[in-house]
Amino acid sequence: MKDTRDKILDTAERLFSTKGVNVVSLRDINTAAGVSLGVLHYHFGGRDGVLKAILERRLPALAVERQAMLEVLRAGKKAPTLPQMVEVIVVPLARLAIEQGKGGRRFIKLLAHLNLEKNRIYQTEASKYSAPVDAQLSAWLMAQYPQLSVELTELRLSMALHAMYNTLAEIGEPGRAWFPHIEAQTPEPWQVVNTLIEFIAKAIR
Amino acid sequence: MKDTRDKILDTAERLFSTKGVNVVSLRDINTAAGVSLGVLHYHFGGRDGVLKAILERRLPALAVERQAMLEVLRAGKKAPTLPQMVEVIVVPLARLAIEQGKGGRRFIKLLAHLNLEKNRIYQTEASKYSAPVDAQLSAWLMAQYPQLSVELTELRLSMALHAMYNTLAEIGEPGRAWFPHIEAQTPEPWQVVNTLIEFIAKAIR
DNA sequence: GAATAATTTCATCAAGTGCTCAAATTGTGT
DNA sequence: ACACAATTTGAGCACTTGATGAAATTATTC
Repeated sequence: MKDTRDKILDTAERLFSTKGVNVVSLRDINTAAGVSLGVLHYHFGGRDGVLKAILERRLPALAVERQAMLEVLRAGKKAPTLPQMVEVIVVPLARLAIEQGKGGRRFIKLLAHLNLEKNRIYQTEASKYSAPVDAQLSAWLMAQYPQLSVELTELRLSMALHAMYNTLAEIGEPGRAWFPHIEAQTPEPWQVVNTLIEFIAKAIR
Repeated sequence: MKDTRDKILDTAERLFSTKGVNVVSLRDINTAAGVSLGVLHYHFGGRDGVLKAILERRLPALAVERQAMLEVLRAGKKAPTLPQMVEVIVVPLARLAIEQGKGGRRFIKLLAHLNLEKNRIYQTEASKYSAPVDAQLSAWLMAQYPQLSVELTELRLSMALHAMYNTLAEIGEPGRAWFPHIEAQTPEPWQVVNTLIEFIAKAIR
């Protein structure tokens, strides 16, 4: 049977992702996880501790995977293309969204929330785990497209990131019906990811 | 002096936009607005009423402006271009962000929150005010680009919208430093908007 | 200016909140 | 089997929450 800690983290991740971190009461988490009031405090000390644990459960593996993809690109004979660089950002997250089931998607939606509200705990955790890869990617980007101004490139990257979080979070779920007169099917997950990569690459260039 | 109702709405808009709607207590709003406890309930009945009033204060004008832009495009001799259609979505919001000062930007950030958490009240309000324009735009888009599949187009639109909200909300504010080694200036507001329009147009086509 | 309506104040309520802690339970090593 | 540590429980605390309503204040109308 699953560890109590993980049971709490799973439940918290699920509840946090729907409405945001600070809307969920610790009692909600406890009762939904089927444990009693004190355990959460015993293990994590409080809401901040839970959030930190959630992040530290997934961010490291994400960073490792991105770094590995980057190494592969470096080792290749040809210079990497822009879509390939974008893949370094998108694919590991997409794998989370597609292969880890709903839990992965919830985590990504949680990331979207944390980004939007500029959550302090997330910012420190993110800079700890994703800063190295980010630095290499941006350095490459600047070298490759020297004609682009720094401000505009940063701007486009930030647009792209927001689009990515929100898209991956809703992968496989019925979206807003833009064309109500036509019955749209939910697209294949990896097709979504490819569209997203193209989207971002086009936007940057 | 400003109306009490507006004072409450301004304050609520500001507080809601930073951390999300349900994190802010009604007491926070009342004390920050400098009025006493009961007024909020007297005028709006509760949190939901405040949110609804906030939306109904800004959404109608937005819809009118979009509809007007659409009429101009219709009246033109040439068929509208894709960037022009995108402008119909982006420019009215951008005007809000740039010309209405911080209040406008806060409103947009609030929209981003409401979209992310699939807020019920927002969804009904949005469908009331923006559904007509949306329908015309999507019809035009489908007619213009019949080779695109419905699913992918919907997908790209939703990506674009998320990017738009998050970008416009942070207009004029120092963003995340992607290239820490270079001192980036905050770009000119309307340049941001133009980049955004290009970004979306490129992404759709 | 008197009468009426609209608005504002604030004490008060029940319910929910994060958090603590002693006691009960379970696990672990000897 | 025992001792000891780790974990779990649930009652309880101080505090905040949304909401109510009667009284006080201010606007409006005749």
